[in-house]
Amino acid sequence: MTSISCETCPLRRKSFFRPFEEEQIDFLARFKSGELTVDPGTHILIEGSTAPQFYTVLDGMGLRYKTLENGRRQVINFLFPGDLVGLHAGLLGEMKHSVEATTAMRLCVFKRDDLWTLFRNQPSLAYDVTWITATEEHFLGETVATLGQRTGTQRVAWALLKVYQRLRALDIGKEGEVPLPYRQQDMADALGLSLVHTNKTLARLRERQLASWGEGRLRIPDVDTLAEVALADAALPDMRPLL
Amino acid sequence: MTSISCETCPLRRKSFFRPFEEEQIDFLARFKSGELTVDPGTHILIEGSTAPQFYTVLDGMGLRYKTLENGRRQVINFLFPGDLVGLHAGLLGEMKHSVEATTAMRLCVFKRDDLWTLFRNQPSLAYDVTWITATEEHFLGETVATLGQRTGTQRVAWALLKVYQRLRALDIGKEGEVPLPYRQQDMADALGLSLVHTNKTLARLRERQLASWGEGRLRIPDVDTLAEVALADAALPDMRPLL
DNA sequence: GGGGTGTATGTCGTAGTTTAATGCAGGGTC
DNA sequence: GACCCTGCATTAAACTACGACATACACCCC
Repeated sequence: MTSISCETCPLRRKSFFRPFEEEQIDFLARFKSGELTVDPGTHILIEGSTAPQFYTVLDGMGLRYKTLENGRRQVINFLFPGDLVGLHAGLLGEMKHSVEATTAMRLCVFKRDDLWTLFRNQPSLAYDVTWITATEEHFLGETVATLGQRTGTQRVAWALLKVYQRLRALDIGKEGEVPLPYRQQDMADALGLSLVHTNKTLARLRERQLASWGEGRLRIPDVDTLAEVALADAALPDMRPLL
Repeated sequence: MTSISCETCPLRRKSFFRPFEEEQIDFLARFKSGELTVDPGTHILIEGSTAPQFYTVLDGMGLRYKTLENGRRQVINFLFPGDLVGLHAGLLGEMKHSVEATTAMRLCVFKRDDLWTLFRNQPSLAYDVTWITATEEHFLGETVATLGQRTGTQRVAWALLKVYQRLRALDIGKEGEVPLPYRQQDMADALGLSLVHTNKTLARLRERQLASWGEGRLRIPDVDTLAEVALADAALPDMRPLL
């Protein structure tokens, strides 16, 4: 298993989309109450539940998803070391989505009740938490815009790019290559595309040497070119049989 | 102009999706610094700007949107009395989306710097703000799921339903009918559909007597039936010419 | 009058879904 | 070893929901 660690950083150290100030890094570490290790495939939280604790991801990757009434699944976002998990249960009364680990995952556990205590004693904590949720809200806004306004090819390129940048900002992987331990079905559910179409789109991106994702590794030879595709690629015609 | 007021409630009084505790209602009213009235069509905030204040909507309606690099527009959500506007500018450094009034609008103005002061002196404020952003994040999650996994008909039905419920919870309009001062283009941009397709879908919903939206008024004869459509309507065939 | 804006409907092409079949690896059991 | 699972990537063929385009109509304002 490739090393996907963020040992020195109970929350994320820094991130392209969610840049933390140095002073904010360890704000939650002060009241860590334990650790949890889970196997790949474990469902850490289920929508509707009211867990008495929340977590930060220390190590490993996962995803947040929702199941709709019609049985379909929407992946809200991917989870990386440093992400905050399960705050909704405390804030809204119950979880509004589920969380699943796609690799072995190590989590830092916090008691839900501690949050309110610390909000009172340590106002800067509240500042930070507000900041985090506002940042996540911003990311969700970008996702809404992508699902609403971009074509399939753009969506796939956009997702790969965002994930790559996010991981690189966390110093995970190396220049041009990062681990990406998800199934194509996960990506499809995240982008609102069918598995088949996602697969074909990935194949086309691979052909064009823009991005190649397989065996849990994502390679992006030229980030800038992929960015162009993500933002404004004219939808290419599907590959047709030669005869 | 229909009365769309929330006079006694600087923040929202209550909301189906964002239910406030009584004690949390006036938390921002304590440091209100002025009022602002704008005409319909006014752009209150522009993405990229760094406004020195933020607002709550006292009266009127509007929308939050993003403009993409390809020129397309995504409406993030609709704004109603009680909504919080412009917090991002303070939290993330700059606005990540624009805000436009679609009716005459009265806003309550707050100084951005006051927020941090009050976070320090009044921790319960921080609790409330965190709660608000978490709630908005939850709503965005639902939007992502809708854009990603539902058909055009379901999306339109879903949006009309949500807007209706939200407005009724604010005691705006009356049983079965609420004001909805938006253009079809706004709805289309919110749902990631073309104007034409949105229009035709609305026509079909009207035909089926599920919802009729025109002249700035939305009428829903039977909420439950519309909800069924929103969640699981088998996509109906488009109307075909008889011959 | 003409121009701008918003709603309404029709035709047609295509970007997408659905369904299905195939291949291919790992893992258990005899 | 041969066997049969189960999970995931891949490719093909058929169908369709949706967008693009064109057009018409109503209204308002200069």
